Amino acid sequence: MKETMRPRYEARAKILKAMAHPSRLMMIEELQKQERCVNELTEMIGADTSTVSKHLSVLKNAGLVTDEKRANCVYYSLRCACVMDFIGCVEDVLAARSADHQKIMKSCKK
Amino acid sequence: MKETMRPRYEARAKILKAMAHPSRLMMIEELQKQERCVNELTEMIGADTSTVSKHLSVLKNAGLVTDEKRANCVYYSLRCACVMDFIGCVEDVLAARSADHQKIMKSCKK
DNA sequence: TTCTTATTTGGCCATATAGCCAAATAGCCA
DNA sequence: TGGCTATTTGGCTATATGGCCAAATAAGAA
Repeated sequence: MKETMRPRYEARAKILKAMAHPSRLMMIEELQKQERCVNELTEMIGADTSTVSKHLSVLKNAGLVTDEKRANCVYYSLRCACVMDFIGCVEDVLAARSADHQKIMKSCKK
Repeated sequence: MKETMRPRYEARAKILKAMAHPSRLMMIEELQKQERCVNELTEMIGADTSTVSKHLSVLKNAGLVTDEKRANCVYYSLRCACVMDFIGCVEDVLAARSADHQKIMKSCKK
């Protein structure tokens, strides 16, 4: 691999990796609608608070969310709305894939 | 988490996870330009053939690439071009992040 | 058939991840 | 201050991942 490009691919991979978890995807989608504190997200996800907290720190570490302490809660919010474009892209891939499947299924029936 | 949505988030996560590796991102980008056999990709990546083969099977498993045996080589190609939209999205995030950084740097100088 | 090249698979090891529980920390409020 | 709530951190275990080497497989070429 061209070594000059390596850091760039690593940076991209880091972002993708941070998103590559069902719970984190769910949180991202929720945070796109509105900011939320750890507690609220924990209820939503249905896992241990510490687990959710760690997921959030993964997202924060990747620069996808920011946090702000207010009152006695820590509110997380999406750092840039463009993250949501991903979801659309993923859905396109899923749609393309299932279209392929259907094509295959149809050709089997013949 | 709403249990009806869980499979959907899992499907999305699977796609993202498959892409979340520097070598695999590089291969995707290359395959978008043209199909390539394992050998060619191996040279490009600079890892063991078996490693590259396993990366390819990850991508195949996620439905991102297809393979076709011709002559004595296995040619891989991108299954749907929309995968490349991702890269654009990731770059947007990276750009937004670095814009934030610069803002912070500027505000520090004042 | 035997050699050769291309690819995949299995084995092994080191490292990373996800999850839970328990403990530490931070800040509000009485 | 002391108690309460929210959150993070540390410790632990189970599992997954990435990498290499070596061996198995597949298919063309001699």
